[in-house]
Amino acid sequence: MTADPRTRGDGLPTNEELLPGEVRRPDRPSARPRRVAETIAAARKVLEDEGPGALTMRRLADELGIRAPSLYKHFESKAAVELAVIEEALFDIGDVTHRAIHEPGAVDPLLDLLTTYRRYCLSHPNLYRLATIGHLPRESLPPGLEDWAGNPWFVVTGDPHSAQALWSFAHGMVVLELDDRYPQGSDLESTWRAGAAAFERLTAQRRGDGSGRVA
Amino acid sequence: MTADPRTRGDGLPTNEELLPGEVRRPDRPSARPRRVAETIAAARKVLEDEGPGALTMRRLADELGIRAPSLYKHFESKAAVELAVIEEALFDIGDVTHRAIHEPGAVDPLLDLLTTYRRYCLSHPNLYRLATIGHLPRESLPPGLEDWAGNPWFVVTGDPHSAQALWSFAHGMVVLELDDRYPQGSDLESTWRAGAAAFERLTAQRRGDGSGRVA
DNA sequence: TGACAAGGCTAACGCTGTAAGCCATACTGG
DNA sequence: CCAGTATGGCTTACAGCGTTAGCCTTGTCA
Repeated sequence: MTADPRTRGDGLPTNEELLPGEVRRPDRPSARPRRVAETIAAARKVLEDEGPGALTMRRLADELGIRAPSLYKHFESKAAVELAVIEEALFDIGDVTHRAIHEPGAVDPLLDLLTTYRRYCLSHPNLYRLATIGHLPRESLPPGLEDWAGNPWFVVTGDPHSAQALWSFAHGMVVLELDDRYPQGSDLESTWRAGAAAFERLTAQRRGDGSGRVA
Repeated sequence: MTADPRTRGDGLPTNEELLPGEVRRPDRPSARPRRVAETIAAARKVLEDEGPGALTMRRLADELGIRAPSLYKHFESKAAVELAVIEEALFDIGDVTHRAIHEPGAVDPLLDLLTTYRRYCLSHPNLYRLATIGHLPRESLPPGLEDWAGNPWFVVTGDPHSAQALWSFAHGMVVLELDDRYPQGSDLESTWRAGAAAFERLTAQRRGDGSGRVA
């Protein structure tokens, strides 16, 4: 890692390339003790591959070749392990969505963001649920992480309330789709488009231009 | 309960009063064995008052003055108890939302629906989460219950995709608010209004009238 | 009266997260 | 070089979870 913001080496925008309203990414946690890193990686793998029911301390210990109580030499609790995984998930989601709003030559950033979000969440269902459902001890997260991860929604809408509303729509869609809550045979692509259209018109109107009236 | 649809006695619309696109409510499950009914009532009470962590088979049995294994004389599993509670919750949510779209002299049915939904869900957080988060064995629910419960969203939007999108927005808002996922100090009333405005314009536009352009 | 179903009970199993305490290794200051 | 201490394993154990097996009492009905 160098200090020159133009050479982050991670494909993320440099300072000069930030979009209006875009915020810079906080640093990923620096090198952790080996066992801690191994545990987090194992937890993520077990969770993604086999679901939350498989994520137990004994199973985790098995993956590392040790016994469950030994994990408590490195983590205070199972919740602490999960929190570390959540942190990774939030960084990943933030990376994916920030990249989405930087698509070169994009004609519809809002729809691109929704599409990208949906694709990522559906392909990481267990990780997504862990990271976004239930109480989150935000004071234990790296400062600025949540704000940064949510920032793309602000960038594409231009105001905080539309941003929260759009994100809520996307989150609702994703969790309901993951849980198979829509009636059988639902045309969810059309539903996503309907939501996108609603918010396109909202932000277009807010900007005062006429694009809110095109089909 | 009589056969005359005009005297349901539950404050719900009669056949003649159904709004365009509105669907009639399926019947609530008829009289259950005493212990079954008691168990469901106790489960709901414990869940609502003390959260999902308190909802255990032993605790439930305590409430009824029996031992946990005896519950299995009446229910196949804990999941079956929960399913019965979910069913009640879906009926309740359906009742509340159907009533909302029947408000006499309503000028903004869509906003009324959102407001009512939000109020109900926030005042029954644990019940709502149980009923709407995670996998649901829909084949075990009374036929038509899910459709009927979701019907108001269709009534206020006029098409199925807008309905699903609007409901997804509302669900996303509610679960994120319940889990305290919005940044501290967020003005969520404004966020709800932003979402409502987005979908108002969408449905107004779909109807082809000009109301999509007013502030 | 005998059969049977309903609905309690106890004991127990395997699972969970986690606390307590022991011990070997490795590093470090005197 | 040795003593002290931190690190990170280990075993044992506990309480609580959903659940099963099997027993026993009560009520109903042929």
